[in-house]
Formats: sequence, C-alpha cells, structure tokens
Amino acid sequence: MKIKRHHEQAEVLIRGTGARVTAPRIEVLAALLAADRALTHQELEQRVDRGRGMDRVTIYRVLEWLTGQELAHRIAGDDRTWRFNAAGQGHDGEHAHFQCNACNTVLCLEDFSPSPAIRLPKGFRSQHVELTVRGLCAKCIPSVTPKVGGTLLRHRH
Amino acid sequence: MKIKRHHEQAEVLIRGTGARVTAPRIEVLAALLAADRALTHQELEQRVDRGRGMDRVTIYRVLEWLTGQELAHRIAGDDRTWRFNAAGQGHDGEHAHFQCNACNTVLCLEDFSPSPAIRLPKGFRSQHVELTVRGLCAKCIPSVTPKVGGTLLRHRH
DNA sequence: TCCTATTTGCAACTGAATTGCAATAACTGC
DNA sequence: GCAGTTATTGCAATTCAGTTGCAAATAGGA
Repeated sequence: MKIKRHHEQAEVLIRGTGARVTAPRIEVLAALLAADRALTHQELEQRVDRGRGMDRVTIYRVLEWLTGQELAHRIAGDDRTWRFNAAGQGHDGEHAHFQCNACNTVLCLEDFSPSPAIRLPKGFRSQHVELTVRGLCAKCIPSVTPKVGGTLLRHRH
Repeated sequence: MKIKRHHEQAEVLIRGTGARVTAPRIEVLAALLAADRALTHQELEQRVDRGRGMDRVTIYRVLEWLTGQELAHRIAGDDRTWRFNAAGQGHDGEHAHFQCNACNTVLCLEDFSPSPAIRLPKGFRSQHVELTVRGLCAKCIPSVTPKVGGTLLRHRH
C-alpha cells in the first residue's frame, strides 16, 4: 500500500531530526511525499484533515518547521500563496520550477543544466539561483483555443 | 532637474497609450522610472504621497493599469508582496532578477544569457522563463559576519 | 463651457498567514 | 509502566497585502 509507505518514510525522516515525532508532522510530510507537485496550505488541509480535525495553524507551523529542517521546500508562487514540496526527492540544491499561468500549479523540474553565469552588481553576493518556467500545464492547454487569426485566445472561466 | 524629467517621460508614455493622462498615473510611473530597483506598493505610497493625499487603492489600480499597458512589470517576491518596475528600460522580454535574502530588495539584472534548454513534462507548454538569483545585496553584506569556523552566520535583527 | 465615460476616493471586505496563550502530549529518567 | 518537563498543538484574535462596490470628481471631446 503506497500511502502507508509515505507515512513510514515521513516518520523515519522526522525521527532523524531528533525532534518530537508527532501525528501532524507525519501526516503533513506524508502528504507532501505522496504529491507529484507542490501543494498549497489549503490543499494540505484537505488531504490531512480526513478523520481527525487538525488545526490550520498547526499545519502552518508544521510546514514552517519542515522547511527549517530542510525536509520541505517553500515556493513563492504568482498568486501570493506558498506552495510546499517534500525535499530530498532527488532535486536538492539548484533546481527549476514550472508554474502554470492558468491554474497556478507548481512542480519541480528535474534536469536543470547549470545556470548561465550572470553578472551581479558590484558588492552583491549570489547564494542560490532559481529558474522558473511559466506556461501552460497539460491539463490547461485544452482550455486555450488553438491559434485563431494569429492570436492566442484563452477561454474565460 | 532629474525628477522633473521622469514626470515628463511618464506623461509622454501615458499619453502614448491613448488613455487619460491623470496625476496619479504620472506620479506613480515617474516614481518607478526614478527608482533603481523594484518598488513595493508601500514604497510607492511613500514616494508619491508627498504633498497630495493619493489613495492606496488608486495606486493599486494605477499599477494594475500600468502593468496591463506593459509600462510596468510586476514581480512576485519571496515575502508575498508585489514589486514593480518601469518596463521599457532596456530589459524587456526575458530578463533575470536579483532578490536579497536579508532585505528583500529586488532589482532587474541586465545581461541575461539565453536560458538553458529545459525539458518540460509531456504536454506542457513554456511561455516565459524567469531566472531569479538570491543572495545578499551590497548593503546587507556588512550585516553578515565573515566566515567563522567555516560557517556563515547571520546576525539577528 | 457642457457632457459623458473614465478615474478616483472612501469604506468595507477578503483570505493567507501570524501571534499569544492555555491545554495537551512526546520524550526523559525513574 | 509512571510521573515530570518541555516542545507542540488548538483556539481565538489579529495583521497585512490586496480587492470590490459605489458615489463623487475630472479628463477630454463636442
């Protein structure tokens, strides 16, 4: 059973930090591990709230903690909401993101060729390079009409 | 006088759109033209509010309009606030941003070598590539201690 | 100068995220 | 296994950026 697996994996990862192993931490991290894309707080709330009423604030705090432990990874989208990914799924350090311009879905892109050298202003220091590709995900392309008269029109929603 | 220049430039740009030329539009765009970095709504409010009480909401709406006219350019930072740049200052189309991890300052980086090819999942379409360099700006580097025992420590604030 | 559609100002609202504090429950040592 | 300590959680209230509805003001054409 796949879901159980993620719970176990989450528990091991959390135990590895030396901090307390609690149900909210396990459930949130398991949900992130099970997801194939970055999840918003709201999406996590829905996936985790099944059965047991876990407080919204707890989820916020668990996410903050997971991020601090580098077990998760926080992404600033274009819609003013954070999205979270389980870290350590192969794409640590430098990696790229894709964000859909229609539904705002965010996911990590695996193969990221080394970033081109960029000249910073004098006295600046680079610590991390982030590459974001914006476009349309497979689900959203059908909602966009093919070229009509040379212009790309998007349906209202 | 430099400031006057930006007002005139702003007026010309706005008149060029064919829409109404109003004081709020001129002042906001002039402030963006005068800035050497991306400004938040709050910063704009401070720079524009001198003398005349311009409503917060008006600034939001002017920024929205300027962005729609492609006279300005909206950037999603890491602190859940929009930042705005005057567009057409040499860096149209593809360009990179720098964001300071300490003070959140955002600015546009001029020379952006063509982005490396990135493989998207099947069925996805790329529309725009954005490169963000995170690090420390010249002002914030002094607030970070030099290497101590191999670790980079940041002062609390 | 008058008219009309566009803009602005004001007030109330939204929704994500944060904070303070008391209640709860993991881990430690026994 | 049990009690004590301290990290976590739940709840309520708050913050803060940004948005919406509507009446008043004003830019630009007649």
